[in-house]
Amino acid sequence: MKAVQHRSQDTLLFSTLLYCKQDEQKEKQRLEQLAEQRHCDVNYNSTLHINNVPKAEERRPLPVPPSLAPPPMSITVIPIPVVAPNPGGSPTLPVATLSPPAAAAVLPRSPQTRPDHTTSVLTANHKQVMQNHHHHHHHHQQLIAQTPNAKLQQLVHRYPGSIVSPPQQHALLPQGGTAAQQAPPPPLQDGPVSRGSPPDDGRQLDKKRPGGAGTREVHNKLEKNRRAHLKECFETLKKNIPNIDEKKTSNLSVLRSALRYIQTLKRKEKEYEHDMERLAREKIATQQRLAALKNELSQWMDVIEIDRVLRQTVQPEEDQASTSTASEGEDVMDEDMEDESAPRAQAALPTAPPTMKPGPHAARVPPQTPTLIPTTTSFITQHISIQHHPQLQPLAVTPPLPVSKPAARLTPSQPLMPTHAQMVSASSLHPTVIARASVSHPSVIQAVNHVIHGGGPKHIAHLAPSTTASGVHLAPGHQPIGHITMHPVAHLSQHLPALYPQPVAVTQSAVVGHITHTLNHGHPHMNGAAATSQPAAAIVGKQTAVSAQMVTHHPQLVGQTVLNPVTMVTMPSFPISTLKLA
DNA sequence: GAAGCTCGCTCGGTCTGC
DNA sequence: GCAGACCGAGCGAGCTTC
Repeated sequence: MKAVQHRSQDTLLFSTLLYCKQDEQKEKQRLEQLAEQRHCDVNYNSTLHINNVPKAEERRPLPVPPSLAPPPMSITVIPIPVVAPNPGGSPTLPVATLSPPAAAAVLPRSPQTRPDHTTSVLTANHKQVMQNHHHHHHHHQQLIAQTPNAKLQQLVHRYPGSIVSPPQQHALLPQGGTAAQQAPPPPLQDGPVSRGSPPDDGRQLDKKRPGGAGTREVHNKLEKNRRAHLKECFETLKKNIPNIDEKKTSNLSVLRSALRYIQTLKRKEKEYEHDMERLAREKIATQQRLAALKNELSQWMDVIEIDRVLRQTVQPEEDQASTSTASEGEDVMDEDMEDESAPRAQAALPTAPPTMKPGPHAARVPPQTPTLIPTTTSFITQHISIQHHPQLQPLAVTPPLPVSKPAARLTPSQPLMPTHAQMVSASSLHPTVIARASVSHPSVIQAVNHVIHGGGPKHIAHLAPSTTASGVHLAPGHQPIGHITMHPVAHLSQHLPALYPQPVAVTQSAVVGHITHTLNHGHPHMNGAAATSQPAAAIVGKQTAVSAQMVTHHPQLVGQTVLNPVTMVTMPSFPISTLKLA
C-alpha cells in the first residue's frame, strides 16, 4: 500500500515534470505574474508546504488558471521521461493513479478547497516531486538556470544526487530573486504551533528571515537535500544487497540486511584466505617433497655406485677371514643367501646395487671381481660426485631397500657384512655417511680402510678418528669430521629376534633406523661421545622402505619411516644407477 | 479503531572547513 | 565569522496489524 502510494507519487513527479515541460513558457509567464503579485505559482505553493513553515503565501489564495485546474478526483497520467537517462535507476512507472492530495500537490488548488491536514500530505508528495526532479536532471538544469539565486543553485548542486525541485527555485523568485533581498523574517517559530497549522498571517514570511538571509528556509532546504541524499544512499545500498525484498523494506531493514551481507562477505573472505593459505602450504610441501625425492634419487644413485665399489673391494677380505660377529641375524641372512647366492655365484656379477632386485638391467653392470681395486677410481668419482652435491648432505636420504635383498649379498660367513658394507660404502664419502661408517661392522670398516689406504688415501680424512675403535685407523694428521665411536651393529641382531619372532631380513633401513634411534636416545652400546658432530637425523636417510612388518613391530623405526616422507620411496625394479647419467 | 512502525519534515544546536 | 553539514528531538501522516 505504501509502495503503491510511492509509485503514485513518482508518477506524480513525472506528470509534474511533463506538465512543466510542455507548459514551460506558460509557466514562466504565469510566474512573472505571480511574482508581481507576490503570489506563488503551484510549485512555489508546494515548496512552501515542503518547508512546513507557516507562511503567509501558503494561505493566500492562488490564482489558478482554468486550464490548470485540478481534476476533482484521481487522475491517471502516463509519465514520459523528458530528461536524460536516469543514472540512479529510479523506476519509472507507466501508469499511476493520483490521489486527491497528490493531485493537490501537483496542481494548484485554492487554499480554501484544501484542508489543513493536507499540508503534510503535500509535503510528502512534494518530496517525491523533488526526487523525480532530481532524476529529470535536464529539466532541473533548465530551472536552475532560471534561478538567479546563486545560493539556491549551490544548494541544488550540493549533493551528487541533490534533490531540490525546481518549484523550490521558483519559490524564491517571487521573493526578489535572492533570499537576502527579502525582508527580514521574524524570530523563528518553534514548536508544533508553527507546524502544520501556520498562522494565517501574510507577514510571517518576512519574520522568518533574520538577518535577511532566509536562514530557516535555507536550512530547511539543506536539510531536505540531506535527507534526500540519505534516502538515495539507502536506495543504493538496498540495490546492492542481494536477496532483499524490494518492497516493504524500511531503512532499518536495509541496514540490517546490509550488515548481514557484509558479515557474510567477510566470512567468505576469511574462508577463501584460509583456503589460499592451505593451498600455498600444500604447494610448498609438495615442492619440497619433490625436491627431496629428486635429491634422494640422485644421491641414491651415487651411493649405489659407491656401494657397489666398496662391496666389491670388501668381499675378498671377508672371504678370507670372516668376522666373528655372526649373530642371530645370520640365520635370516642365510635364508636369503641361499635364495640368491646361487644366481649370484653363477653370474658373479653385482649387476645391481645391493638393494636392488636382480632384474633385466642387471647385465648392464660390467662384471666385477672381488679383487677389483680399480673400483677405487669409481669410489673417488662417487666421492667427488657427492661432494659436488652439497644439497644432498642435509637430506642424507638413501634409497629404500627390499627386505630380503640385502641378505642375498651375504655369504654364510658374513651374516651382516653386506648390510654393513652398504652402509660403510654409502657413508664413507659423505659427511652423513661417516656416521654410518662409524656404526658399521669393524671388519667392514677395516676393509674400507684397506681400500682407502690402498686406492684413495686422500679421502681417508672423511673418516672420523673416533672410528678407530672399530678398526679404522686413520693416518695421523687427518682432521676428524665425526666423533661417533664405533657401535657394532651386532647388538642389533641381538634385538631382532626379540622384536621379530618370525624371520625378518635385516635391511639397511632397519639397521639405520635402529642406529638412528640409538644415536638420538642413547644406547648402552653407544659411546657417550657419539653423534656429537653429525646430527642423527642425517643418518636417518639410510632408512627407507621399511617393510610393514618392521614398522609394525618396531616403533623405533616407525618414527623414522613416517616422519621422513622420503622413506616412502619404493625401490625401482631396474638399476637406478643406470639413470645416474640420464 | 487503536497501537505500533516507518518516514518525512522542521527546528535548534553543534561542529567543521574556509 | 560564515556557510554547510551533522545530529537529535518533536511532530504529523501513512500504513499495517491486532
